[in-house]
Amino acid sequence: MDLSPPRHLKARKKPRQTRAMSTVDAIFEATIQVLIGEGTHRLTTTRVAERAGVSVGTMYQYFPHKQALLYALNERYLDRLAERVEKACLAQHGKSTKEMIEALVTTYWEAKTERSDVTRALYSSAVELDNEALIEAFARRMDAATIAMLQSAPTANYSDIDLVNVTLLSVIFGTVRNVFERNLPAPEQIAIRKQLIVMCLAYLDMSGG
Amino acid sequence: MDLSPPRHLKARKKPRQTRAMSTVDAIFEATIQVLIGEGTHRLTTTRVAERAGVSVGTMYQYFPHKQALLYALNERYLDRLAERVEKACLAQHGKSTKEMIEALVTTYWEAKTERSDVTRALYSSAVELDNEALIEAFARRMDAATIAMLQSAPTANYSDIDLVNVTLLSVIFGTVRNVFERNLPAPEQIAIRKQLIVMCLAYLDMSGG
Amino acid sequence: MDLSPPRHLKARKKPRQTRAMSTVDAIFEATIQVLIGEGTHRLTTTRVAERAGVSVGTMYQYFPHKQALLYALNERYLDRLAERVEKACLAQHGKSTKEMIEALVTTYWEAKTERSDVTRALYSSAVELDNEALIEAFARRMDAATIAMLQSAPTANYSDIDLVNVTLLSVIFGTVRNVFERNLPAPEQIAIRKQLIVMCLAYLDMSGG
Amino acid sequence: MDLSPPRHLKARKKPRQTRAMSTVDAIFEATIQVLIGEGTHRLTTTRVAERAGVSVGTMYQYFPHKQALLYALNERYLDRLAERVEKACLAQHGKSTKEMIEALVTTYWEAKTERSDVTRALYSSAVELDNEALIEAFARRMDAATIAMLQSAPTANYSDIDLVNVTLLSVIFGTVRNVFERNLPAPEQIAIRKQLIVMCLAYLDMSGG
DNA sequence: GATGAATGAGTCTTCATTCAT
DNA sequence: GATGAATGAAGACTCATTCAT
Repeated sequence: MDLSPPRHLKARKKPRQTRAMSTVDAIFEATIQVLIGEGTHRLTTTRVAERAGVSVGTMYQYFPHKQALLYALNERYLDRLAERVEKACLAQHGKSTKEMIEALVTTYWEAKTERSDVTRALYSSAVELDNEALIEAFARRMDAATIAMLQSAPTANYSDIDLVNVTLLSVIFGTVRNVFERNLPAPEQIAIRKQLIVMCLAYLDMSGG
Repeated sequence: MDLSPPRHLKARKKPRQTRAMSTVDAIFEATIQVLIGEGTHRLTTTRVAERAGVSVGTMYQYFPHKQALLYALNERYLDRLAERVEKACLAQHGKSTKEMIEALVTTYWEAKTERSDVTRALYSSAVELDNEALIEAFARRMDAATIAMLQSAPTANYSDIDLVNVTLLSVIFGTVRNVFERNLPAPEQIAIRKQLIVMCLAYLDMSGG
Repeated sequence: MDLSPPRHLKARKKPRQTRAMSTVDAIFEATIQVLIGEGTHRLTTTRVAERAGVSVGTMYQYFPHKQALLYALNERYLDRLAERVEKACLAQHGKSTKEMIEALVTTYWEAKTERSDVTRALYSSAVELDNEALIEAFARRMDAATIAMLQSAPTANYSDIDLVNVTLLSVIFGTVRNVFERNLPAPEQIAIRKQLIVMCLAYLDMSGG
Repeated sequence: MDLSPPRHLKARKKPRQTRAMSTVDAIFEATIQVLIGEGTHRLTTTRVAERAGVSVGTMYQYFPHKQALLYALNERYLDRLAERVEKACLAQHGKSTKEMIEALVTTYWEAKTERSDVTRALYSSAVELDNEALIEAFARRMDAATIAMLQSAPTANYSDIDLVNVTLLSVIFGTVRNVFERNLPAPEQIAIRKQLIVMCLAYLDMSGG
């Protein structure tokens, strides 16, 4: 499987100088703002540029086309998300499985929920984007981080850690998205989150965790 | 909460005659085909009409605008899906919780997977569509069907069936979507499905199921 | 000058039976209503038919196309207007010029003003309509009626009645339209109307009236 | 009364550079040409752009929509007309009422008549355009210009100059339009124009002029 | 005769992308 | 390097008119 990003989606240049960095950041930020404020179907290059305070021409210096911008935006987002979860996982090394699951679910859930408008904006920006490679790369980082964490538990004794882990992550990530999309009231969301932890623990308990 | 569809998304006329029925069906089918074959961003009213073998004008006689078409398409899809799951649930009334979960997970999973291109097409068509009402209605039907089923198990003794049930459905539906989106190889998908059943059963076992 | 209506604008059939008459009337009425309620740019054959309570097909039985409908509508309107003015003129035969002018101005003014929405609708419907023949025919009827009236005054002694008359009518008709279009407040309109009468009388006084 | 133009009818940008100026002028000219050559119902944005030698996109950079273009066109036209009449009025300050009226009627008449196709085109373009504000602004400029002129006559002694003036203008402007629309032969038009002057003078004579 | 579904050319408008300044 | 005016293909939607039932 080829995990490098599709060639045509690569950004034109990796900005090194501070000025370029902040320009790119401004563009990213503007993209999100437009997405939130106007929706995908009104996300135009002109509008983004305007909001970012640069000219379209400049924008095209950094991103050869709209798709590349969205791709990079998602890349950045997943990168930060992965980093955040990795840190949380690392912090749980050696602790009990219970603590691990609580930390994992909570971290991911909060990351997705605390700025729900942003999350929603990014979901919608990803449609029709050939971002399989990104998803896959993200999944691998997550797999590595959570497997390492789970194995480090004192009582860990998994017979098929890969399967258990991929199940666990699919369940957690999937549930969060589902709850998110149903737009349930906050208290109910919290209740479900607790139940999700319970369920995962019950599962790990019988799987060698 | 108002569950009726947003006024502006209503279809223009409910076709009564056979001819009209088949025309509408042809339009739905064409929409899906275009979605699959060309993607959301190439889903144009002209293309759909052409593929359906009717004129744009005719299409606009049945659907006041593109959004209404997509809305109706999603409505039809969720309707069929709900019906299918409801039937499966009914068939398990009185059986063991294990059989119930196996049937529920399998039915939903297969419904989503057997025509994965169609499922994908519909997911993408729903973006930027004000379909909260549809999702909500679907959720209610599912809730009712699965709660009734779970309660009918000989050993059923749930203290908070609503919470248990909403958790269960969020987990199942969410996981299916997540696995679906990661596009994992078939054998791995099957393995995860089995694990999912195991996990749900473990959860219900400790929740009164 | 050819005063018969442009061939292509002729109505398809002259309805003789009562049923047909009322249908045509309903269509005329509907046209005006749509014009008033939605404006020229939303005046569609379908909408008119719907409002008239007939099918488009039926409408096309009476009017071979939209233009013919609008032509006929204007014809009817001008006909009635002409008739009304003619009657008023006839009623003044033999009276003083002052009474004549008062009657003429008042009659025309009121005919145009009492249903200003209808008047406005008809003005707008006439744009881009080849209705020169109608205008001309109307003008001739008016000319005949007012000349006959003016000549019948006891003191009448015009050296060029044709010129005086065409001037008079142009001034009266034009002024009404101008005031109408400026949409001046009612009291001001009334004041101007009085002044107009004064002005016309001053003119006739020095022209042999 | 709010006389600023309806917000949605404002032009998108006020062109500053020479290039932009000429582009806008070309668009205006093209609009008139299309109007004259094809009529209102064939006045399409594409046709105008084509005739102006620019792309539709460019046109939309200057005018946010078709209505705005027509609005601006009428604005420009009325502006020039007002300016022309104002100049003529100023030139008559201090002269006799007779000279004033002759100048006023002649100037207005000629402005409307010398390019009758353009005048006609603009009349038809204004239908269904929310141009009340324009009309009103034009009326005010005219009022100011003619009142000032009339008052400056040596013999001026009006008891109600406002009423006299509004009557005068309504009569003159209305008559011109009426004669214009009846499309009378040139000699007759000239004769009526003379009569109009006579009539206005007779009126002013008895009103304090 | 009446109906109204079907047609499809024709409208307005948007927006990714380029390139002269 | 930056800018933003210009491009024009493409999209959503309308509506006069026809004709099978």
